[in-house]
Amino acid sequence: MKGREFKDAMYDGLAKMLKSISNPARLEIIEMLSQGEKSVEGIVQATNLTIANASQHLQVLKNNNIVKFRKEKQYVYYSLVSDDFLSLYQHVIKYAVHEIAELEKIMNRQREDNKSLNAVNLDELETMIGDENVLLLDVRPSVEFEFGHITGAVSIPMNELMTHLKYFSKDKEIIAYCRGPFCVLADEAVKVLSEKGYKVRRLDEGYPEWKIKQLESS
Amino acid sequence: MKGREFKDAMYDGLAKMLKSISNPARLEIIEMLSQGEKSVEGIVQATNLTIANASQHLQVLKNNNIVKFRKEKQYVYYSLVSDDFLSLYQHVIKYAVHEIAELEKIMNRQREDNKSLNAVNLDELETMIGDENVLLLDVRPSVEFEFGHITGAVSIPMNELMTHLKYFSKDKEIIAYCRGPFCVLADEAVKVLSEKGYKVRRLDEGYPEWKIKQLESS
DNA sequence: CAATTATTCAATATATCTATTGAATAATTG
DNA sequence: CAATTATTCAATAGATATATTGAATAATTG
Repeated sequence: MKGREFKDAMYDGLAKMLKSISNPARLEIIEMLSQGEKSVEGIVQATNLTIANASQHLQVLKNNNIVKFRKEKQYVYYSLVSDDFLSLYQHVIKYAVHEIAELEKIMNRQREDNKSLNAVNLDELETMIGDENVLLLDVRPSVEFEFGHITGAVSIPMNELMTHLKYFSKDKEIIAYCRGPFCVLADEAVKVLSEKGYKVRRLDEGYPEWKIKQLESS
Repeated sequence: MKGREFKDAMYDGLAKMLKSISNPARLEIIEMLSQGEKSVEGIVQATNLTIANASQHLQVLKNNNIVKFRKEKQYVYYSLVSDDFLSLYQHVIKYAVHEIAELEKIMNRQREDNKSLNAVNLDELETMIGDENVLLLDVRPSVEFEFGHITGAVSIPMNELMTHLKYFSKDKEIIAYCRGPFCVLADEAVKVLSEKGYKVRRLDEGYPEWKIKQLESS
């Protein structure tokens, strides 16, 4: 194989892989799957996609080795193929959120709307873990919590939050988190809890970022 | 901004950025620019692109904040916009080369063709630096060497290699490197030098990867 | 200032991507 | 086994991306 052939083959393959993740719908699917496996229906419920369209996007991801699947009964469950991919995906997100002015602006506007600027980052969180005066709150659906969560976190899904206020003390500082920077559940939690007079901030990132950080530092 | 609007805006922006790098020609341009700035003509010479086409691809990269440019005389010099992007790009490469079976195969076939398997990686290199019996050889064009190179390396561009054999001793171990995993210059150097009876291996990665590693560990 | 050189711009045909629709398949339930 | 449910497949129209061509700018040189 001559130099040019080799280069063409490599760049074509690379471009093909990148193309498979360069689509808003597929990025949202990837974000969902970074929480654990989901059925096609599960994905459809959380997005604006039709079933056929979601399935089609999943085929693209499957053919590019981004996701894998298993069948159980009549359901097909999809999940990300590896932690290495997850780590790459999060590098992309981090770059985008910090280096692309347009996205940074959208992100900050969202946070301002939700009065949730002043977020805690993962390094700060580490110094707070174990502190009796800090309550780490996971507001994702409980399946996602069961699939994996930050050590020491308490699970109260967003839709149950208002009926579980009794668990909280106004003296403790509450740190809410969900799926990552794009996830709006934690923002909502900050909004409603701070309106009720609780001391609450959100975590900058989410469970997947925490998990990757654990893997990298081990 | 409602949750869905926010998500759509973020994923659209993210997809737009990723699309701008999901093209073989643009990836090759990025790879070139990771060596330092280049004029449009410089890029054309090293690729199969026409001038108009290269310029068009550069506009796409410029509009997505991947590259920046400066004008000098009648020339326009392009370069990557930040080390953060370079680091992301290299994460993509590393993922692709190690996790995408198809690309791994192409890569290994290329290396076998050039009898340069047994490559040295950056960690191994570190233990060898300063060793008098090791010669670190940079075979990139000299402009690129001047723009930046691995500490302790000696510059002999590939096209001058045969006329400079007198500098080498057959007792020393030679480690050749160039631009990175996709760069074929080091493979060629290994091929010709080993045919002449020198002890020579190539570095797994290239100058940009070394530079990023330096930045990250500081 | 005419000629040359480097780069960009504009128009276009072809190829590729995407969402939608409706049908096909395959497993489960009554 | 008929009905239901979850998923995939196939066809298609409209949108977007790409390489090519030739012309337009803009700076430099003689």
